[in-house]
Amino acid sequence: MSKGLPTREEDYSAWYNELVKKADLAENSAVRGCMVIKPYGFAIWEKMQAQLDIMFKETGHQNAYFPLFIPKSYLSKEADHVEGFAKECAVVTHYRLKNDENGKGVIVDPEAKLEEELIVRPTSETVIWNSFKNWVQSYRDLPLLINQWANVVRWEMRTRLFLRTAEFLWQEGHTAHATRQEAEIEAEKMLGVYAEFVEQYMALPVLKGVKTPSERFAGALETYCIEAMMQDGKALQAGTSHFLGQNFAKAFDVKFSDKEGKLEYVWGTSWGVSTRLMGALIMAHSDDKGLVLPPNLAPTQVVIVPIYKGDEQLEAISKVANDLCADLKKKGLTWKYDDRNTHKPGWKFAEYELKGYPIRIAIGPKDLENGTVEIARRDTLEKQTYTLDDELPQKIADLIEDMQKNIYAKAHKFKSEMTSSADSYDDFKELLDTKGGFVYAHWDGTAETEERIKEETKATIRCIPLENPQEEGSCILTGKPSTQRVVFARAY
RNA sequence: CGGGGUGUAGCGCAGUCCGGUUAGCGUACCUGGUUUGGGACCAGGGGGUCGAAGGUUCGAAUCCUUCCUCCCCGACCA
Repeated sequence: MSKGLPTREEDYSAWYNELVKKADLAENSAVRGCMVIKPYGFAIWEKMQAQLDIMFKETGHQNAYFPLFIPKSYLSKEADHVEGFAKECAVVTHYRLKNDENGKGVIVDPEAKLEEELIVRPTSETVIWNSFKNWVQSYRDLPLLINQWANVVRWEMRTRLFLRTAEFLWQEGHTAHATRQEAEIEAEKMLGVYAEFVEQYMALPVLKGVKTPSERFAGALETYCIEAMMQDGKALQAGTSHFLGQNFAKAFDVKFSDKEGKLEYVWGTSWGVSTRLMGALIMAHSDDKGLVLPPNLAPTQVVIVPIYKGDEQLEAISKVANDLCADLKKKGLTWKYDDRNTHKPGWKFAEYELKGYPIRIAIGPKDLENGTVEIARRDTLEKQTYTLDDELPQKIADLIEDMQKNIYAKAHKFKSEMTSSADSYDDFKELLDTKGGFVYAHWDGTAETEERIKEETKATIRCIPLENPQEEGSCILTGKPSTQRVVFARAY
């Protein structure tokens, strides 16, 4: 493993890029903007998926799968929707290649032009609502609660591993309801599921809110979001949930007979989180030595490294280690025993730090003599000697639990520290330039002001927070009256 | 998509300006031996379409043209 992870202080951006690669999470592919998610990175994503999937099913949703391709005409059925996505769509125009006449490679066969071009889905509302039309007849078919795990493509101009890639993996929930209220409850409920997941599993506190009209999902009446704070003081949108009103129902003619036999349009929601969460996880907790993973999402929670001279010692240590591993397994912990002969343990220590294994246990001859082990925890990098006895597995399980809490607490403290409020435009700009973070400030509610602040400061309104009391004030830019503070930040 | 930079072994680099043995170094990897409490040592070994395609030339990593990747800035980003 080569050295030389840049520090966050030196170059936060380079630190992130290098960390993603050096920790074996992902790498660039030959295709612009597309990433290869490597096994270690994918293992983390799979843990996220597994937990989210449980939570979706607990809230009554079922998984299904819809096609990658969307007929071009579908996209334009909802006017705002097509406008929002048109500029970043990959389009399939042909269905066949043929040999080049010069005998060098293949070319697109001009005779194999598609009658109707296909869009590679940037999101699946249209193709899904086209099915919903046939799935919904009466109020008895509602609510329709569907989720799909899929990949989508958005032709982004500037990409970064996990944070913004041309193709990414995600889940998209799509639901249809009999009443407006029920759909609104669903959208908020799923935002709550996201917040719970991100906080409890990713150990990352979030800010819940609604987007301003200009930041709203194309085709939605309301967009709810969770925003997280990264270590460089920039915000990252971690998940969104949309109340779609009857927009897609009308665009795709999805009606149901209510109890009185009256024909009504259904009400919709959609919600999603993506592999961008990986980016959030990495940026929020990691340090200059590498990844710091919350134990709940670490592919392997405990690594045991023997330190030994000769086969006899190794054998004795392995016996102790195997017993310990069996006990760890009983506690529901995942472990790895790394007895590779590597001449010096130092680089192994560094490697596991780089990859964010929560707990590292070293067992050497001294430990055998004393009946101890040395335990290092990744979050604080503290090392401590523990007695090797029946209590140890429980102590390790406790440590794991403590680490999950500690990583959250640290992130929570940071988020608090990075949250300020400003009452004048000068203070506002000063705060953004000196510390960044979330800045609560009054806004007059107009898109013009929002845009001007964005142009002048590069800060956007991340959300209108859900948990924020009404407060009389005046807009930091225009001085016009405002009834509530909104949250500004520079963002990814 | 515009401006700037970049690409040589898994990784990090030299060589390119000024064309000329068989493309080199560090590290990683493989074999044998000695070896392990924060990045071992000795000896031997394998690994390259020099980002890609054209062109100039007796001869191209090196010169010319086009294209591509990645990085930075900008525009864009439900």
